[in-house]
Amino acid sequence: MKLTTRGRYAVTAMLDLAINGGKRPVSLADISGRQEISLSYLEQLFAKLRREELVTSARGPGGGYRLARSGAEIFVAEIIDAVDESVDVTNCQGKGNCHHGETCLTHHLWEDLSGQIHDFLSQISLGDLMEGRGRRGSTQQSDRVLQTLSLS
Amino acid sequence: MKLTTRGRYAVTAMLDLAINGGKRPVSLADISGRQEISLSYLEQLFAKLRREELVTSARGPGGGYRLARSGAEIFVAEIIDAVDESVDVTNCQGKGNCHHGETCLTHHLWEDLSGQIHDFLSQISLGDLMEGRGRRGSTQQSDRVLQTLSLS
DNA sequence: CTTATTCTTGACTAAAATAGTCGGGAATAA
DNA sequence: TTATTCCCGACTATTTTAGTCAAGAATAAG
Repeated sequence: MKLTTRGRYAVTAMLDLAINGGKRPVSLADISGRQEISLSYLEQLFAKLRREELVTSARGPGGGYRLARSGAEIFVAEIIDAVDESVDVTNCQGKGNCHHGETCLTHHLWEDLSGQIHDFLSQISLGDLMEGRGRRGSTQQSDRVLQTLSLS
Repeated sequence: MKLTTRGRYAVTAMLDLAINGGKRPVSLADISGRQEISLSYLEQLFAKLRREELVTSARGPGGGYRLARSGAEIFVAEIIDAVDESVDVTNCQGKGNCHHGETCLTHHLWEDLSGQIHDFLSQISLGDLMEGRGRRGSTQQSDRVLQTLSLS
């Protein structure tokens, strides 16, 4: 899991789509104007978002992009995964040719952490962000416990 | 909050230090050999880690670096913050000269999310990673609730 | 049918960040 | 005294990011 400005642009653009996309699709030109991201760069990002079926497109006048699902069903991790193809972290790629025990250990630990960040971002939907709570399935009970854990 | 390979290197190196650092300090040459990170690059990273008082140094033969505190008291977010100076996300930097309402809104939402990721990584210590659990203060009760929330 | 609009694609480029190199220096344990 | 190690700054190669440009296909609207 990486978290770069590219991923931020993608999440921002998808948020714009979630906010401004009602009945009619939203054109990239609109998003470009509002979010101050170059049109061509958005085109590159949305090509990937479309390939991963996070958005649907419509050509022609009045065309543009729509979320493929409701904002409540699109999670931040999906967006970042779509535009930021993950890199190989380990040197040995599980091929077992890594003879440095410590190296394998720390890489494994990093992968654990990376997985946890990914899980975390898989909990947060565009809908959650728009509603001002960052986590899905938030309830009074869970909020209380999470607060106890200083997690909220 | 950004999460790049630089941050990964830093966390990896700190983990190496936590694992291999006992009574004696650990030299960067050792870390470089084990983790396959160039020595000079490590020097740059550790200069920042030292400035943020996450490690202490000792010169001369047998010298090297130590964790400034116990692994249980050093959190992943601190390490990443130390080496990855955060960039300004907003266009208006709170100067109020951003007249695009939607722009401000999405930026604000991104900052919220970014803050949550930061909080999350502030919960995870080097010690936690070494002990195989990624979160501090894990208890039976909290585990049960977190599981209910699919957070574990 | 024509036209303006919008997505679609690929090649190219400029700028920035990343990762690494190099060389000299200072502290210090052996 | 010497080898080891941190310390520091300048420099450079590589990669990634972000953006440009140009041609083309689909399509709604007039």
